[in-house]
Amino acid sequence: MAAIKHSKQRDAIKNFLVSRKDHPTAEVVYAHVSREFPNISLGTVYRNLSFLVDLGQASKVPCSDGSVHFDGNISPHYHFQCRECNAIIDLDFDIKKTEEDFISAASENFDGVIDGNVSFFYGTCPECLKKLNLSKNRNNYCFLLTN
Amino acid sequence: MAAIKHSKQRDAIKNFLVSRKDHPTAEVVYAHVSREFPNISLGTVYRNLSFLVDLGQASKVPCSDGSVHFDGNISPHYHFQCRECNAIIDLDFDIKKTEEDFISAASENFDGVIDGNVSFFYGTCPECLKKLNLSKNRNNYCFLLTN
DNA sequence: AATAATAACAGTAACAATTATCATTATTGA
DNA sequence: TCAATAATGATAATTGTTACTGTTATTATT
Repeated sequence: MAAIKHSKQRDAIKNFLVSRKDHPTAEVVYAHVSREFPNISLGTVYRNLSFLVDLGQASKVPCSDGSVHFDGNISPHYHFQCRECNAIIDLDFDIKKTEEDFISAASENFDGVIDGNVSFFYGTCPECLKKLNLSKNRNNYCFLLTN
Repeated sequence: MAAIKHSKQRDAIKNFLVSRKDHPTAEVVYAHVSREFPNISLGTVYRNLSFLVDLGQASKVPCSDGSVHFDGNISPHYHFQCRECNAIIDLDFDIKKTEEDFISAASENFDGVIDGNVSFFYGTCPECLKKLNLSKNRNNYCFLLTN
């Protein structure tokens, strides 16, 4: 049971999360929702973010730098993180076939069953390429790798 | 500069890490090295693990459950984590071509440059399959996904 | 081998991110 | 309207990790 009661704070947190594409951290959610609810507690933010994740309405995105972000977009997709500005960006490609291939390759010499994967891509985002006066081509790719 | 001096504690930590294939956490390393060095400090363990990572002699494996493991095997490979027992296991397949394909697929609709990826595979390890009296076949795969 | 310089140590305090506690408030079904 | 209780705000506690400090161990040089 454990009936779920409605709360304005939870709504605000969820709405904020869904409205953003930049995968805010709990702290960022707190900062923004605090505008509407000046007395909201950081604990309430954490509690509701976990709650939304449990309900399957959001997902937790732990990054390899140790920071934890949240994503209101629950359709299956992969993430990219920029090495320059640390922005997290959704990647938009046909995940299904690619993932199947990837998992079947990984399964080759493994006696267990693989039923999913979590992948993070790294590199330089379009914004930072501009700032660095680079474009998306092979030479710059090498430049980035060696500098 | 900053000459590196030898230390028995560091040796013990490194040896332990290399001897294990199960990717221990700092806490586990501490527990084991404490047998040989009862006075060793947890800080020393953290300090040396980071040091080994900086030297390129070990790698840090941050898992999506928030735990951080360490790996003494520095050859490029992907990791698998069992959903049942949480064990982390090295996957042994030809990474190069697979990764290239994966990254090129991911780059499709993305204007930035992707130069690497970190992937984690999930599922059920061979040990747990045994315990559950399952084998590696399609039916069990579906069973695992839906239960 | 003795010595001086200093890297690394053990022990402990500090820290940041997160979770738990608890008295109060808000929501909901009767 | 009211009782039951989910959710809150405020704060304390916990966890994993890093920083600090005085002491010890290693190493290069005499």
